[in-house]
Amino acid sequence: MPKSSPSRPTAQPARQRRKEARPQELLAAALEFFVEKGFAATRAEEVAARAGVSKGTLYLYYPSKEELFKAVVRESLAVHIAEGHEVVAQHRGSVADLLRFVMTEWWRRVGQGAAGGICKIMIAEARNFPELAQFYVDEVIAPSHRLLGSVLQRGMDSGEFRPLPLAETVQVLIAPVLQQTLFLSAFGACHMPTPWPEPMAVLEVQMDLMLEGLLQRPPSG
Amino acid sequence: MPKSSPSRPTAQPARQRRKEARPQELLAAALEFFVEKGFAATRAEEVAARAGVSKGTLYLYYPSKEELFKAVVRESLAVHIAEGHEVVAQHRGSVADLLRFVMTEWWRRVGQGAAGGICKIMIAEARNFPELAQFYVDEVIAPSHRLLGSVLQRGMDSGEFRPLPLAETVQVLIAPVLQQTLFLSAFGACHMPTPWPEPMAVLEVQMDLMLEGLLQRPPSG
Amino acid sequence: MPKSSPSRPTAQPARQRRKEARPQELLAAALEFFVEKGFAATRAEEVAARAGVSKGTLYLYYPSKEELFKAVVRESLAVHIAEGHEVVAQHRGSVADLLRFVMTEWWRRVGQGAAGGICKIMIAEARNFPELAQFYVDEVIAPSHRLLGSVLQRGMDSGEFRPLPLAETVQVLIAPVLQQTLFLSAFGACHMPTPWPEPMAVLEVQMDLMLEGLLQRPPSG
Amino acid sequence: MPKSSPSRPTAQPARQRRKEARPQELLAAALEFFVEKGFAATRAEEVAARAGVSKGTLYLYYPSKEELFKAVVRESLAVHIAEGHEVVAQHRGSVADLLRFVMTEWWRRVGQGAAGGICKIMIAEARNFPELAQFYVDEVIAPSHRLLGSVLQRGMDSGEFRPLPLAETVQVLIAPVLQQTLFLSAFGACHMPTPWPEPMAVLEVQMDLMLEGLLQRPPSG
DNA sequence: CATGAATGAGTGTTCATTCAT
DNA sequence: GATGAATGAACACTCATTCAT
Repeated sequence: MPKSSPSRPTAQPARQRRKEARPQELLAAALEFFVEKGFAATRAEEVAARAGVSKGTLYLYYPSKEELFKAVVRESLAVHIAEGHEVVAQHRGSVADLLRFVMTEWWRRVGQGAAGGICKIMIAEARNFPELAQFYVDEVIAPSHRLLGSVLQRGMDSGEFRPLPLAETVQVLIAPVLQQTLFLSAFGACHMPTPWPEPMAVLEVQMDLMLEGLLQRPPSG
Repeated sequence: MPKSSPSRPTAQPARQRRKEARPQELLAAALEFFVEKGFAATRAEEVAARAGVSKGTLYLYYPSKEELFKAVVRESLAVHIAEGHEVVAQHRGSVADLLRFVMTEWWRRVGQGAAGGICKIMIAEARNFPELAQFYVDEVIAPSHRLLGSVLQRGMDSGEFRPLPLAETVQVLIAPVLQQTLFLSAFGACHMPTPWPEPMAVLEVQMDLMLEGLLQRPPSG
Repeated sequence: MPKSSPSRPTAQPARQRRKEARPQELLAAALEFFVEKGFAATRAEEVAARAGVSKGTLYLYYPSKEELFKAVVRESLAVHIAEGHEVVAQHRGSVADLLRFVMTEWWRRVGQGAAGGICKIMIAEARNFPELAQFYVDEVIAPSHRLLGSVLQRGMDSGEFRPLPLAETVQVLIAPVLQQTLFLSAFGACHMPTPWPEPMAVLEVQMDLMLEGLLQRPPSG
Repeated sequence: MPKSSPSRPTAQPARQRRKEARPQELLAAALEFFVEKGFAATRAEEVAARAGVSKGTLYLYYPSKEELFKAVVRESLAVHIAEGHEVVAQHRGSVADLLRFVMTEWWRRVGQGAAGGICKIMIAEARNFPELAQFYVDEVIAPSHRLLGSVLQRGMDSGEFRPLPLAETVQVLIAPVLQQTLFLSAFGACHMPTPWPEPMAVLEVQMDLMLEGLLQRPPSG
């Protein structure tokens, strides 16, 4: 084989390496396009092209565009939620701090990046792909709610938080950070009369509001 | 000819009556389909069919699918926001009550109905239809933010609310009710391990939380 | 009828006058559009609109777009050819002058105006509307050839022109003026590296060329 | 499976062979339809069908109907004009002979065949497709005029032709052969009271006429 | 394994023509 | 007569998926 195999820093032949890396490359390419253009508007060919393979090869790894999307959902969100559970289990100290940490961490890892766009996609396509929607509910939404619910519960148990209905409060807590994710992904490029506020500033106001409330409080002395 | 002759010499000329009702019928049909299937996936022909007319007739009233969508947005959302400004202007009494009223009213009129689905659509399709996105920002998002911003400002001016950054707080306030709208429209039909909380209950918790805060407060006596 | 009838300079009521003028107005409007956009691309509605009537009214006078076109062809070209025959019959003097006159007159009346565009249309649509094509051959092409043929014949009979095959020479004579008509109508708006020559200048060159070749030359000894 | 299996293990891989031949087949089919029905009235699907492929395949090779048309123009006309320039450059001998040759050759290769129909199409559709019209002016009309202009200039420079305005004379020269092309393509199938003259006879008369007019006459004393 | 040529169903939009009023 | 609301067939172009090589 005189044809010099391109860049082979390990013992493994390059072609072999590529073959094993294919699913990851395809997933990464798919994530980008799905977030940018949505599920229906993403063309199989451009995903393949960005991953450096041909259209046919994509179908060798994922039998349909829908299955490809499911794989992306699995890869981009479940991991972070699982890690969240570990963090919560190991935390010592104020629950308010834990809540702050969990939420800013979610924003850092998911919300502000490409993975955040997946949330947008799912909301959009849920009704057209009910099976996908159920999968997303089971693998992403329910675990997230369990995670935040456990934090809240701990705060109420310790007396740090006042008693509140769990499920409803979780919704209220999740909403702002999710909204930032959604709006950034959807309208980030649009001109606003009043400029969009910084997502991190919104998060801080939210934590402030949530913890302290909106009302002016009489000096408690 | 036993087939009931379509000519109907009654008081109301049928053709005329239809002509005046057409825009409303088309808008109603379009709203249903847009919410159910999204903008891109909705076919002009099925909208026309549900309104009981042919494809060509739809284009007699709206020059393109985009214009049809804009008309739906105006009819379903912009109207309510305009009314909201009037309500706010005329309100006398506690700003906390006004805030409560504005938000529950929005949920009653928009969030829980089909119109709420429009928000979902826009988030989903914004990046694929930038002109539509800008229209939505100008006609819905910006006015909504102005509306809530004016309420907040009034509360802070009167000393009823503590001082907070306006734009960011508006985001935090809007998020939960919007999230209920989005999730209902997207995942309403999905099974959840823990049942979805009632949206109205979530709204109440939100108002409670927002106004009072999460933290247990030392008895101020 | 107290409604003041608009501008009634004669005894005839205005509505009556309009009714009688309708065909002419429709024909004039149709000519403009057919020349500008061709037969297929001309919309029945815009013809009606320019004539100041509704779409339905057009079909009251002409049962189809094709019949409308035939009427336009009749009105715009046949008249001038018939007049040409009269002019030729009454002419006294040199045949070269007659030829010059016939051709410049055709350019003045037909070639440079809207009617000239009809020639373009016919050439374009002939194969799609064979019946129209035959009509045009019978009513326009054949009479034109007879007209020029008679002029040539007279010139050859009188010894002013040298003998040449009639039909072929007629083709050669007609071609340049027709080409000017066609090109003006088709490419008049296009940019040319070398500017289009003035049609009248081309006609003069043609007559110069043709006559220098056509004239019997006296033995110059 | 008695149905002869489509796999054909012969020497030439069928798929490959087709792929290379496709553009030519599509161009040939397109030329036929464009000439027969015009640009606007030709349907992409029927072109594909005549070339033995599906609609989608056509768009694999040409991104739009306009581009397909441009390709046909290039293939059918531009090539011959380019060759004409070479012929002119290499010619030795009388310019009258060269003129004769150029014009009869154009008739042989273009005018009498399907390619001639393209001229008809362009005249017809120019105003509805301005970009196409400009392309045609740049690629066909202007080069043709340059070609004939250079021949004329050479004749005038050498004293073989008498001095005449270049651009105008070119128009006069082109017109008859172009008219034959146009009429053949448009009315070829129509019955004429006096039969259409033979195009080649017309060409000969034209050359006779033109040259008797063009040639500098030796003082006949 | 990998390719990419080929497919054909699918959709927004236009417009000649009809007909109830 | 005149209107204009309604129709529905028509067409360019796209893209997920297949399969011969």
